[in-house]
Amino acid sequence: MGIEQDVKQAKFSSEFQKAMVNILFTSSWLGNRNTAYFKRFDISPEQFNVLRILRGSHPSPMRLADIAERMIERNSNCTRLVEKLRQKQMVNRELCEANRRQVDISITSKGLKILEEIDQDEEYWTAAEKKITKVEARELNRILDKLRS
Amino acid sequence: MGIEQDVKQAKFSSEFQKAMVNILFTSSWLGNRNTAYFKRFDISPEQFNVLRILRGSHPSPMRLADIAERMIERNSNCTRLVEKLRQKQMVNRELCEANRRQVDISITSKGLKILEEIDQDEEYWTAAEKKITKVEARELNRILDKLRS
DNA sequence: CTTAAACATTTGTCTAGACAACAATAGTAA
DNA sequence: TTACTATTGTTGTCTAGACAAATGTTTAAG
Repeated sequence: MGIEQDVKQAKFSSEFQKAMVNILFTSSWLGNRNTAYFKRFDISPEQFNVLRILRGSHPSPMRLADIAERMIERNSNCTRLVEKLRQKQMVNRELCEANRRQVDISITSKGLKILEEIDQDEEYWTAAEKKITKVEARELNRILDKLRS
Repeated sequence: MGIEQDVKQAKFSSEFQKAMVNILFTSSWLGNRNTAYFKRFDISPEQFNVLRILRGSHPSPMRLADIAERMIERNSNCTRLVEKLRQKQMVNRELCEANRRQVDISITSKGLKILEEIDQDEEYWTAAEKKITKVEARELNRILDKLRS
């Protein structure tokens, strides 16, 4: 039955409205799963995302603003998110000598270790492909990109 | 370019991973738009959703638990969300005589009036169909439903 | 040099999702 | 009746998104 059953709404006014609710609901569903999964590593989904962003630049550090523009939740508070990671010693945070407005953030070995552990979790990474095909994933990406265009 | 450009990530490890990020990012993008739009009516997107749920049952009232299971964000705090709407006089809230554990929630004429106003906003309701076709919307629904199955 | 504008980040405040603990009520069975 | 269990909703606490204001720094203009 799909989304109608999930939000217990028999009928949507249009296929478009249904799609909007479906995106929001699926995202929430996915977020809940991610939150539950990452809990064992003591991080939130967006903290995981920040760690991955930092690994992409490693060993070079990144500025807060550069991290922010790569984040999924754009309006999230990067300062406080990074501070949480610093308290858990997953990132380093040092004032930039060259430009004292900036703060250089880099991932620590502890942060890298957590990412490696998650990388190796076959079950986590293959969950989606047990549900949809590669062709469907590609089609999904195409339509979502088009919707935001 | 699509999602790669939006999160400034040149390459994803798989089409599936890209799709997961794409769903989360698109949902956040959509949520931001909705938040901005509903601000003029002094409600949040999930408050709008609760009003629509209540209109679906109107003039019968609904229990909190029944509202909660129809919400997009399942783990949201229904008590507090409804209380916000009550303070704005968009819903009524009365203790149920027959079962004193229950609270009967119903939408007020003020709440209905806001929904009517939004109903008539052609621009809001047709935004999606300017971007994707009906066939694409249907395909999107099909794939998202399959992913959650 | 002084001043203004732009930049990079921090902080405060509100809203709300996540989740557990709690309280009150109703139903059921001995 | 009493005790047990399930139901229904409320409250507290933590995390984090939304957004505006404030702080300190650098750059550019005059």
